[in-house]
Amino acid sequence: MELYSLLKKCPLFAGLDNEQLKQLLKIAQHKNYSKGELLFAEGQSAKGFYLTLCGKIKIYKLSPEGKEQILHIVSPGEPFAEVALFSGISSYPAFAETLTNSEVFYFPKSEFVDLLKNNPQLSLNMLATMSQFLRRFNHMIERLSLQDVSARLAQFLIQEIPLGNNQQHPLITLTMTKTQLASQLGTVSETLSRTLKKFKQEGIIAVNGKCITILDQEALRNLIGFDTKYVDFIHDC
Amino acid sequence: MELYSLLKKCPLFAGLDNEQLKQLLKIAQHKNYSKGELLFAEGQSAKGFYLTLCGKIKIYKLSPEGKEQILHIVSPGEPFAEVALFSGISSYPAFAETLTNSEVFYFPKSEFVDLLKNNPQLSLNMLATMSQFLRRFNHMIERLSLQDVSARLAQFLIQEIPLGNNQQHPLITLTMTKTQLASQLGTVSETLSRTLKKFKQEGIIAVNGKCITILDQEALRNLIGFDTKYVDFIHDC
DNA sequence: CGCCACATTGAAGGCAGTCAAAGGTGGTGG
DNA sequence: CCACCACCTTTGACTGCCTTCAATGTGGCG
Repeated sequence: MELYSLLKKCPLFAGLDNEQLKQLLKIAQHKNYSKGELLFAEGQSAKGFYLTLCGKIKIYKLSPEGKEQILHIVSPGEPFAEVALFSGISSYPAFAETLTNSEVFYFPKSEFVDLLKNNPQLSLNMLATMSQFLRRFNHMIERLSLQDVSARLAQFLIQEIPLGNNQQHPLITLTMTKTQLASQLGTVSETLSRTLKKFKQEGIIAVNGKCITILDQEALRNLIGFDTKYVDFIHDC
Repeated sequence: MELYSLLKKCPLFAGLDNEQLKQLLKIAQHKNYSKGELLFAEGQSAKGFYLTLCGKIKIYKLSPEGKEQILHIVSPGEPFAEVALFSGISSYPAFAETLTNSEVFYFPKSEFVDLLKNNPQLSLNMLATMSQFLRRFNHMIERLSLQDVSARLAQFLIQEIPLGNNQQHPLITLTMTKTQLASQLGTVSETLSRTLKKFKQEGIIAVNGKCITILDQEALRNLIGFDTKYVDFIHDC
């Protein structure tokens, strides 16, 4: 059954034996969503968490005026809403909406916590996963509070350079629309468009639709400014 | 020995029996710091995490230009830098500096992880603690990206109303300088000063040094705007 | 008393958001 | 294959919030 191999590939369940995976499958609910569906809303009572099997799911917040801040775009193999599990009677802290047709596993809270109690390895994995999130949020706070849009975009671009790519002019292909990228960077599409244009004029990048070629990595790193950033990048990818 | 009772009171170690606490004490290193000392810097290699015993410790980030964003001010009983434990070879994601003379426990990474492996309850506590952090960060991102300074200040004030206080005009006493509060809110002291003044003129609050009286809760909540916020507040306090 | 850190106030300037409109792109159905 | 439509992207003009800089006010403490 191919669901086993799906679970095994997911970092959250790495190192678990088949018996444990079987137990997980027993409590997992397989769900299908079509593009544009809302999985849950912010504030809604949370009784479990999700694991993405296929598709892309947008996790975001809304301001009172309707502005959208994307926290994360979830890809297959990644869990989301884990935070719901461990803080008493809890509610979802953001919205979740499918960007494409998607399949997910839904793990009800109480059953999953029972598994955790008898399964130290699973707990450790869970902790590792949540650490990743904390680091991601940490970066996001850094970006939003300490850097202007140019720096945020520069950081994003550096982050997106494919690993092991030692070419002089790495190529990045966006997996989302520029409007969505703008929202992730805490800005709006107009400003992103202007910033990209500025980078182009300064010879830092070349843009062709969703393809961006980095012409001057040095300049990008200077825009970011943080020395300590480099260290973190290694662990976040 | 009074260290036992200290550990027991800490949410992170709630529900552990004396034997387990004894093991924790065995690996804990007791450290003293005087006011203004740097415990660790961002990017520095992380080999363990901390638990505050007494004093106040500021966790913050620095922008290239030297602007400070306070992530959190840690109080006794609270752990910090736990994120360092679970992401492979890791580095501290922020700076930590004492605001007062402080005592802490330092738990070396490898020894602590060994304890976790044989101790499901401790793992669950750890997960709960990290969930709290995720929620806190979540709010911070919301504040920084979606709200203006007035809304951020309003949210802070509402949050700081002492629990169980049903008085019509609750009194808040700041535990930090206004400059530090400004930094937590992602702004500067001048702007905070102006915003406080505006609130005063609108009859929303009264300010006397570090004492702030809330005169119009309704107005503050309207400034925040988020309906869903209310739900979260309950769980975060 | 005088120092120092913090707080307040004013003036000026910039970054980025909003509004509006035009240009581009992809997908659907005729 | 083309036409149409919806959505995304780009550009310009304008506005405003917030930061910066500079100066003055205030309080605690040796």
